[in-house]
Amino acid sequence: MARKAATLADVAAAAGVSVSLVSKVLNNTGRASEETRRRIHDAVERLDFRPNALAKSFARGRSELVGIIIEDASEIFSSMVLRGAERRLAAAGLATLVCDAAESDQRRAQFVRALEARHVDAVLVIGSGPAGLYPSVSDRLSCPVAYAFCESDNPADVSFLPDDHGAGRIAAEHLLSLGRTKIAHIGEGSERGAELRTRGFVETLAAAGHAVEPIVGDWSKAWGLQAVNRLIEAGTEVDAIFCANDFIAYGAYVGLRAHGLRIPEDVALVGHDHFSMDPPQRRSGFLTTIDPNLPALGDAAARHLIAPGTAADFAPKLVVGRTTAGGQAAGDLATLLEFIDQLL
Amino acid sequence: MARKAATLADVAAAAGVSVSLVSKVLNNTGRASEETRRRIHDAVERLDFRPNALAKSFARGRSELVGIIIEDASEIFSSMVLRGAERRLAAAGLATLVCDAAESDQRRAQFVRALEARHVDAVLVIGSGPAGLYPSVSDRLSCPVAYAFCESDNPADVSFLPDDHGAGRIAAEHLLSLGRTKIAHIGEGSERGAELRTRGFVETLAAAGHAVEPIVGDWSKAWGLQAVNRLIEAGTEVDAIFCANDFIAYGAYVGLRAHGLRIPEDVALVGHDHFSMDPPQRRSGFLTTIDPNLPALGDAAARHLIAPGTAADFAPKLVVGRTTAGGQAAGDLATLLEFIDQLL
DNA sequence: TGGCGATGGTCAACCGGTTGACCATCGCCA
DNA sequence: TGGCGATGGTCAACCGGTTGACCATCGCCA
Repeated sequence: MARKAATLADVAAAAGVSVSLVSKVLNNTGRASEETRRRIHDAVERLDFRPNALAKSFARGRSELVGIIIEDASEIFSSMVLRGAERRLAAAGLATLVCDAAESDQRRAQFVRALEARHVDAVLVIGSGPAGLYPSVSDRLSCPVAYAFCESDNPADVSFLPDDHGAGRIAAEHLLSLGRTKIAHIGEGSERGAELRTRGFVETLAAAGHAVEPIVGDWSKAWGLQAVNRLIEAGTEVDAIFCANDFIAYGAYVGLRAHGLRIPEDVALVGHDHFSMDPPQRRSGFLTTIDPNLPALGDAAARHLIAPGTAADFAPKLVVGRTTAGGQAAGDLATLLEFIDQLL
Repeated sequence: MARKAATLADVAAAAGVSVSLVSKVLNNTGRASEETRRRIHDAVERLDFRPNALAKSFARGRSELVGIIIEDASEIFSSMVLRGAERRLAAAGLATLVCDAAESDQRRAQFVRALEARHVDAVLVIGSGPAGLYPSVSDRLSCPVAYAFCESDNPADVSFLPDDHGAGRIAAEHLLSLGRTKIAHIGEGSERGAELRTRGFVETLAAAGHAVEPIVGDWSKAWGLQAVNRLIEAGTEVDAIFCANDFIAYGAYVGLRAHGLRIPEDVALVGHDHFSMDPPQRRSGFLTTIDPNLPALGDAAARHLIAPGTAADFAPKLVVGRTTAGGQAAGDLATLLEFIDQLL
């Protein structure tokens, strides 16, 4: 059954030609008559020949392998970037050697050596977001390297970061398009991504003549709730809130409801991340949010490695849900059920 | 700077010996005098020789590569299994070729062909849990294959599934050890894993003389809340509850608190999964839960591929939190803050 | 003094492709 | 009739290691 796999030599013998001709025909280099091509393809078919990728890589001096160093593959954002990159690379016939560095310097260094030894064609580093700079590994590798979802500490490297500033702008534009004027922002105070979202939001509103006084805390629902309480207790009038992430937005939702405010009638609410732990069937359309488009980011980074200079779009996308879509009141039964589950 | 990498031939020339001797010395096969070994190692050092893994694999006919087919790498449970497997394989010097099949038959088939072409030494399939059988890919591969976090539909294959029955047993034993006697179970009604947890729980309690009438719903917090309401409205007396997962347990917590019950004084609460979306620093010790030990499962599957027959333990682990640990009342400030954030 | 095992090494084939140099044949045109 | 380009193919080196067969030398023992 599992006989030894056919080699180029077997095919050549069966087709009555030289090994080199078979190689050339199968790779579409060199010349051959139609008749000969047919015989070769027949033999390939008959012997179920599949080229030995190991030998092929070796002969070519190219592994057709791309290394991916990811700092935390179980982290949802990184894994989205990874997924986008993998898909693009697979489409280009490149397999990926993935290493979860788990934020261990030792594992990372070890893996870099392994990648260099295997002569990978390129390396993609997927970091843990825009907080801090990623220690460049480019000079320890002799192939092209790109950084996605992080910024290399070597300015000569090419880094792909989500457009957090643009995300803030998009949120602002959406709320403005709804005619809201008393707009608040609940931000996060420690991460660069949050800071950029805040700036994009504030600057866009400022350009439209609206002043916003951001308040910042952490990423938690508790902070969202607390922030809303603080706003209301301070007597701030609000008809729209943009939160730095969805968790904060959920907390804000609770706070607003607790004060008897209707959403979106009284206050429109926008989050960021477009991510929920709940199963997909429950995800649909509750919260208006900004999707950072991370698979597209991974795709863009992969494309840069495959074909540098290719234009790639990975702008954040607005996802409109019932917390801003006026038509669907957030009081219907479906929304209520989702509400309960999101909030618990 | 980036001169051509040194080859075995360069080292041999520098050390004044034959290429084959260098190969043998570096691989610790064959004999050589101490003096010669030293000269060779000196040359390796001086030339910064690192063997070309591509050529090495080719010469040996072994790729030192393991393929991993994962159905959804962004899914938290699968990714835990992946992480455990990767770590073990890396420790054995094997790199991993990971493909996120994304539940597409086409992608999976394509990847299987790629793995076969690259002559991987082994393949690990990581499924999406015990629901349903995984369509075996073993007969399309000429290397050992193992299935983790899923069961192959071919009984001849080796599959590694979490011990859900054991998880239920451990939960029961824990509650019994606390002296609880009026024990309830809030289960899930559609997945095999949940069914096994329920059976393990019920059977263990039955053996101890306690009857339990499980009630089943879905995986949501809303169901946990609803289930508690149903129990209390039915007048069922309860001093302990085991929930099929942590989400249900959080919902149950809310329900119990809403009825004025203290946890763990009045009711001890146990979940399952040991997972929280919240940042790690917030995870600690709130909810008592069963950890399915998925990295160990991945580790065990990887070990089976590397060295079949090795004993491996991946039993679920009890993680005691403040919802059953009597000493620490669940009313202190830290718990309260966590409570708010977990529940929102 | 001859034989033998241990020591320390070399030689050459092999893994399975790829690629550039080269060659024979043929038809066509000058 | 000679020269030339196009056509269709072969030959041999190469990629960079691994591995078994073989060989020379040396010390020791009978």
